[in-house]
Amino acid sequence: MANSADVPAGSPRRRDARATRRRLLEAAADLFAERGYDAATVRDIADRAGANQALLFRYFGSKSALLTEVMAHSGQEQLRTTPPEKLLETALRGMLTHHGKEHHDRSLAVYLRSVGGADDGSETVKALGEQYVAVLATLSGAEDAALRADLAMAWLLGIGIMRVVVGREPLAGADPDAVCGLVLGLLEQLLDGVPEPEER
Amino acid sequence: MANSADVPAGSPRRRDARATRRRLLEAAADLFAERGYDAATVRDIADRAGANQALLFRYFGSKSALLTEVMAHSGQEQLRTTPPEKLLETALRGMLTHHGKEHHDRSLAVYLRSVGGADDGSETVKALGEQYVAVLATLSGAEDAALRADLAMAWLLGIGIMRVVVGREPLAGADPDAVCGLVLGLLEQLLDGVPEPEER
DNA sequence: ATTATCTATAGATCTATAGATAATGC
DNA sequence: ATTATCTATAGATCTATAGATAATGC
Repeated sequence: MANSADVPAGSPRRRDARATRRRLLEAAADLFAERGYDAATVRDIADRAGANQALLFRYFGSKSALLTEVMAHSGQEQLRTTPPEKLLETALRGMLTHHGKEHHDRSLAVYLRSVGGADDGSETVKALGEQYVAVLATLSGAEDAALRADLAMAWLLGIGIMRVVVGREPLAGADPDAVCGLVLGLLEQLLDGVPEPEER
Repeated sequence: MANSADVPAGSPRRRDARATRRRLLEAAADLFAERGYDAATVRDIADRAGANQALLFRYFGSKSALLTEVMAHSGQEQLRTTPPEKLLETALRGMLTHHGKEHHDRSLAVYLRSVGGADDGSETVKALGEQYVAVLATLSGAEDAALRADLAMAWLLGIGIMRVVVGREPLAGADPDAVCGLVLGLLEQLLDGVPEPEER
C-alpha cells in the first residue's frame, strides 16, 4: 500500500527525487480540484503520490507553496494554449472529468475549489482567476462583461462541487457531453448579453 | 464582547435557555450558509450567538445534530410556503443576501454549502436536497428534468460560493437585482428545455 | 559520501465532556 | 434548589520539523 497505483507492481521503485516531486504535484492537482485546498490533507496527497508525507514539505516547503506551484504549473500554460472560444468547454470538461484517464485541463477546477481555503492570499492563485475572467470577458460585448464572466465561472464551480462533493444524482453520474450540451449554449447567451436586450 | 450584537448594550442579558438555544440556531444557520459545515466551527457559532461554546453541545448534542435541526427548522417550511415558480428567485436571493437585514430564505444555501462536509450522511440534510430538486423538476417538461434541476441548483451554489468564499469582484459586490436579471431568465430556459429542441 | 526517504513528535486547532460556578424561582 | 452558564481539559486531527535510516553514485 506504500507503493502507489501507477508503478509496475513488484518493482520497489527507484529513488528519484524529481519523479517523486512530480507525482506529488500531480496528486495535489487532483485532490485540490476534487476536494478543495482545506479538505485535501497533506497525508491524502502524499498517499496518492505513494510518497511519505514529510517529502511534501522537503520539496515544496509548505502546503500553500504546493498550491501555488500547482497553479503556476497547470494553470498559466493551459490558459495560453487554449483559444478563448474553447475555454468554457475545456474548463467545463475539466470540472466533469474524474481524475485518471486523459489529462484534461483541471487548472480552473483547482483554482475554483481552492481559493478561499488558501487564506494566506497567495497572489499566484488570485492572479490566475483574474486571467480567466479577463479572457472570458473578451468573449462578451456587454457592459457588465466582468460580472457575466464571474457568473459563468460560478456555474462551473457549482457543477464541480455538486458532482464531486455533494455527489447528487443524476448530475454526479451524468454524461459530460449531455452536461456540456445543456450548459454551454446558455453560457454563450450569458456572455453575449441576450437576456437584457434593452441598452440605454 | 461576551454579549452579542442584538441585545441592548448594558443589560447583562437574562438567563433564558430557550432564547439562547434559538440564538445558537440562527447563528448556525448564518454561518453554515456562509462558510459551509466544516469551516464554521462551533466556537464561531457560539461567539456569534453570544453564548458559551459548551452550551451548543448541551442543547443540541453534537455539531451535526445542530445542522440537522437547522435544516429541519428553516428548510422544510420555507419549501412548502414558497410557490414553485418563485422558488428559484427566492433561493437565489437567499444566496445573495448577506446575513442580517431581512430574513431571506437561506435554507437552500445552508444545504448547498453544508452537504459533503457533514460526512455522517445525515438523512435530513440529503432529503431536503431531494425535495428541492423534486419541486424544480416539476417546472420542467423535459425528459431529463432532474438533471436540469441539479444544474440549476449547481449555479446557485456556485454563485453563493464565489460571492462569500472566493470573494471575487465584481460578483461579490454586485446588486442582487442585477444578478437575478442575468441568471433567472437563463435558468428558466434551462428548465424549459430550450437548448436541445430535437427530441427523438 | 551523498541524499532520498522514513520515524517520531511538537504545536495548533477542533469537537466534545466533566465538573465547577452563579443566576434564577420557590 | 434548580438549572443556565462557564472553566478546564481530553482526545482526535492536521501542518510542520528534527533527526534517524537506507538506497544510490563515485
